[in-house]
Parts: sequence; structure tokens; C-alpha cells
Amino acid sequence: MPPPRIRNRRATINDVAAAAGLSRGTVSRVVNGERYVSDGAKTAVEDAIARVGYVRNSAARNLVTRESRAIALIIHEPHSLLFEDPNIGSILLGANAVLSKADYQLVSLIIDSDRDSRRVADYLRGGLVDGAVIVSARASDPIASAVRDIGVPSAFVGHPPGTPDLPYVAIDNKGAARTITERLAGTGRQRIGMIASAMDRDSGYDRFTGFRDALGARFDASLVVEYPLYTYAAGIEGMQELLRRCPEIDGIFAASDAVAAGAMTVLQESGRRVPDDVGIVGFDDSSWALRTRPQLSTVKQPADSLGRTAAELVLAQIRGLPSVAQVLDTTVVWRDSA
Amino acid sequence: MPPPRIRNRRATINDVAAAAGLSRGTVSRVVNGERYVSDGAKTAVEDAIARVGYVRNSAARNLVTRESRAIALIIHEPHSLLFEDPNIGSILLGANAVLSKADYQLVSLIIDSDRDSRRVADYLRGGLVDGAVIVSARASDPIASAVRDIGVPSAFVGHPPGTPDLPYVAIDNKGAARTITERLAGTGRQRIGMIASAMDRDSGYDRFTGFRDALGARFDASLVVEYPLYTYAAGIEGMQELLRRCPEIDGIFAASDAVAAGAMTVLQESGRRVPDDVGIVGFDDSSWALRTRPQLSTVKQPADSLGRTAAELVLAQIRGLPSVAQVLDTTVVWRDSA
DNA sequence: TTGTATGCGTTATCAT
DNA sequence: ATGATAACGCATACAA
Repeated sequence: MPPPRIRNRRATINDVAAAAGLSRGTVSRVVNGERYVSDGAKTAVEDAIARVGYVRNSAARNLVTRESRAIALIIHEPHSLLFEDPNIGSILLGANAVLSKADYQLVSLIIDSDRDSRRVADYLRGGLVDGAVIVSARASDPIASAVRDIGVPSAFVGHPPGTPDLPYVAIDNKGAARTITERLAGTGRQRIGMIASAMDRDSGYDRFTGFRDALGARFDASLVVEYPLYTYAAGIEGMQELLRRCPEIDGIFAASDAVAAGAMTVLQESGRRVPDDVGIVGFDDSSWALRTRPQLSTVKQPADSLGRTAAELVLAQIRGLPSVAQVLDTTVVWRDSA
Repeated sequence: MPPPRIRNRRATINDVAAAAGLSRGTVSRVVNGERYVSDGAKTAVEDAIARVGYVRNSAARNLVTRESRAIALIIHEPHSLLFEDPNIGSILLGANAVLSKADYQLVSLIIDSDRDSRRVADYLRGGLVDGAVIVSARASDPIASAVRDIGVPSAFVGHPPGTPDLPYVAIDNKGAARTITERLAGTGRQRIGMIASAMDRDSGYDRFTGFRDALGARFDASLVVEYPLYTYAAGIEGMQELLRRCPEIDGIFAASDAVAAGAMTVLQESGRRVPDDVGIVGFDDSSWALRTRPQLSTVKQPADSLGRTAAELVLAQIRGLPSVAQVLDTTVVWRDSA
């Protein structure tokens, strides 16, 4: 019969000290790998730890050190985007990679309701994280201003208008859109339209204005349709509408690869050949681009780097270094759809 | 000129008590909404809080209450799946929904290296979360046994063989695969093959055995190809290989919708008609299924419910209630691809 | 190199 | 209903 021991009581530093015949201070020092511990003490503590099964209590440690060594990544997306947007996974992995190397734990918080929004704000305020990267906040997003008020080191991925003036990392959506639109126009297309999406976000709005600028006088507002999300379904509907409005349309800029894929399906079902009859270009260079036939010409967005850079911006602030907004380069990947 | 105040020092409960002319105890009581506080004290405290800008320190609170009111969701996936697998987003949202209602914060931790694996284990051990749901752990995944050893309330989504005997929620992959294979066979197909994936995971292995069982004596091992991931690319390659081995093949069970989509592309490019020449079925009922032409017949997997149920299993354990493994129902969605 | 003592900001117990 | 006081488990400045 085992001795009547109190369950549910984790070993503390005191237990280790007692078992090792040393003081709490020494135990703490070896646990934190500090200098000034004799080899004897070190090994004594180490196996005392093993014997009593000690693991240090993070809450107590955070309380005294006033840091958590954790960074939040806040995702505020409509449902469907969480499944469709290929960038978000890359951003997450990129951020995780640099934080992991710096020995910070990335914790992802998702906001899917107002209740979530408040709880996440409390989480940040409570000191459970030392910083935050906010991905895809829309203008007037309450979490954006909450982050600013709380004053926790932070960085935005993307730069929605109306967002507090905090560090961010973004791509030049407008310039990239202009470039690829010009390239499309350069293939001799006469009637170029756009399936725009997410106009309430910087990415969507900027891609549209880039498109408009590139076309200049040739821009025709009736050849632009607009949908809330960057989805395949938006591509389907958008292309149908565009075909209805102008059957002779011969060039399409889709706001994302998923949208382009949907549009291409409609185009081909209508008997049109791509790129012979209609040229089409997308945006993202996601796995969608390789899935269409012909493969998509598109803009390569460095999603992984967006995540990495955002993480670096936060780390810089934590270390008291200056941290300034960054705009990352994009490149055009020209394949066979235009 | 503002008074020389020390920056970076958050107000504590003491500051509030002083400002309100009350004791810490009373302040704590109103902060936590407890009974036995006079209305006068309540309002006095409330505006003292507003005046000094008090927010409670979670670390200190967690230390004394011995709970964090947070639940971890651990994602251990190869890179590509994080982008391709539509289920994971639904699982996450489902879990978040039930935890949010119970006023728990869901924190997602991703494991992308051994270093991550260790850090996440430390995070769990440190008491920063009260429970954990583990999604898609593979057999021999170190995090699985770590969770068991740590003894934190937990639940697995899926049930890989070799996994510690802990609560889980899964679907009957084998039964579902058997059912849809029988259905496919029922359309009169003579040579039925399978593009299998992720055989090192319960889902992949069970879908294969279900397929084999359904065919019984008609099972032909040479008509099965196997790939590590549930991807579109696996579908492309797998179908090419199958066509090479047996050009007369007329039925395909793809291990997921993404795989099926890739296979269908190859089939159609080879001049075969679906479903006239070849019938094909998938698994998941993800957005892929609606994207192919014709649309895919497939198995609907209740990803959202998987997340919800896993969260409920964890909450039950926290509350000291019994928590038993669950197997959720799937349904066949019959469209036009077979 | 090691030990001691103090404090981190809360909650909880026990008086009052 | 409110106030004192003692933990919670750890890090750290200082003494030894």
C-alpha cells in the first residue's frame, strides 16, 4: 500500500532544495542555467529534480520576471478565408520560425465573435504575452485599437487604412497590381476587366486601384465586379456577370488565384480558350496557380516573409530597438494563362 | 509639465484600494464580481479602477487560483497540410466556439520542429493552460506521450494507433470508406483502384482497409498506389501511375477530395469521361468537391463537430466529469462523379 | 559559490 | 460587508 501522499500537488523548488540538501537559491540558479554553481551542486540538483519530478511553474516565474516569453498571433478572418486563404498558413509558419529560434512561444488566438474579441483583448492585457502580431485586421477592427491602447509591442501584417499608427509589414499591392495589369495589357488585350474582392481591406482595395491606374484612360468601370471574399465562388459568379455584361471581354485580372481559378472554369465552360481567346492573371502564387489548366500567370506574394518580418518587428520592440514599417517585394510569375 | 511619474508600472490592486479608500480584499471582490459588496463600495472601486487604469495581472491570479482558463490546441502537421487540409480550419473554429462559450481562451500552438515540440511540452507543463486538444498526432508523436505524462486534461482529434490511451473523438474512417466503396462498386465498375494517402495516420490507414474490405475477393493490390500527403499533387501522380498500370481502370476511390480533384484532372486530360468511362469518389466533402466538374461524390466529415466534441471532452475532465471516446457519424454525399 | 530574505500581484481565510 | 494577513512558487539582491 502506497504511503498516503497528497495527490495533485506538483513539486516546488522547495521540494527540490530539500531533496538535494541545498537552498532554493541554488536550485533556481541551476534551473536557469546561471553561472556560479559548482559541478557538485549542479548534479545534485539535477537528480533531485528528476527524483521529485519538478517542473517550474510559469505563472510564478512570469509574475516575478514580468515577462512571458510568448507572442500572440491574432487572426481575425471570416470563416471561409480561414480555409481558403493559403497565405495565412505561410504567415503563421514564418512567424513561428523566427520566434522559435528566439525561444519565444507563438500562441495563435482566433477571433470569431465579439465575445472572442473582448476575451483576446483581456488576454493581451493580462500580461500573458510579451507582444502580438495582428494579421488581416480590417479597418475599424476593435482589436487593432485595443492593441494600441494596451501598449504591447506589436506589428500588423498588412496595413488597413484607419489602423492605428503601429509598425506593419505589407506588400505593395497597388504596385504589383499595376505591374501585372500592364503585362496583361501588353499581350494585346482590348477589353480588360477585373474581378475585385475584399475591397474593405487594404489588399483588395489597393489591387483595384493598381488595376485602374495601369489602364488609365482605357479603364472601364463597367468591366469591374466586386465580391466580399477572395474565393473560388467569387470567381465563378464574377466571371458569369462579366460575360453577361461584355461577351467580347478578352482580359481578366482576378484579385486572387482562387478567384482566377473560378473565373477560368466559367470561361472554359463557355467555350472560350485560355489564353487564346481570353487572357487571365491572378494574385498570390498559391497552390491554386498550379492547379488550373493552363497554369496561372500571377504575382508571387512572400507570405512566409511577411510572417517572419512581423515577428522580427515585435522582437525588435521588445528589445528596445527601433522598428519601422516594411514593404516587401513581389514578383510576377508568368505562366500560360495570359 | 506632467508630474514625474514612473512609467511602465501598471497599476495594481493596491493602487486601486488606495484610490478608493478601501482594502485590497474589497477591491478583489468587486473585480471578481463576488457577493457581499455594498453598492457604495462597488461604485467607488469601479471608478478608482477607471482612474488609475487598473488591469489585473493574470500571472499573479493564475498562481494563486492554480488555473489559467485557457486550453491549448496543438497542431502538428507537415507544412503543406496546413494549407491544403480544409478540415483543420473547421476543427479550430468548432473548438473555439464551445470554449468561447465556456469562457475559456483557445490558444493554438503549432509544432514545426523538434525544438517546437519541446517548447510546447514545456508550455503545457508550466501550467499556462488547463487542458489540451491534440489534432492529427501521428503514431509515435512525442507530444502525444508528453501530454499523457504531464497529466493535463486532454483529447485527441483522431486516434492514431500507438497513441496513449486518452479520450479522443474520431470518425469511423474504415466504415465510411467501406460504404462509399460499396456504393461505387454498385454502379457496375469492374476494375476499382485506390489512391491512398497518409498511411501512417489512422485516417489514411483506415480508409485503405475499409476500401479493401469492401472489395473482398475483388480487391487487387496492384490497383492501389500510396502517397504521403492528401494533396492535389498526389492525385495527379497517383492517377497517372494507375493509368499506366491499368488503362482499363473504371473506378477510383481517392483518399481525400483534393486527391480526387487531381485524379480527375488527369482522367479528363487523358480523354476519359467522368463518370461515363470512370467513376470517382473522394473523402471529406470539402470545398474541393464542389470545384470539380462534374462535382464529386464523397463522404461528409463533420470537422466542425470534431473540434466541438474534443473541446467538450477536455472541459468535462476539467470539471471532474467522466469523458469517453466518441466516434462521430459520417454521411455519403452522392453527386455526379460516380 | 551558496544561503537568506524580500517582493512580484492576487486570492482566500479568518477575524471583525 | 469589510479589513488584515497569509499563502501561491519563483527570482534576485545581498550577505556570508
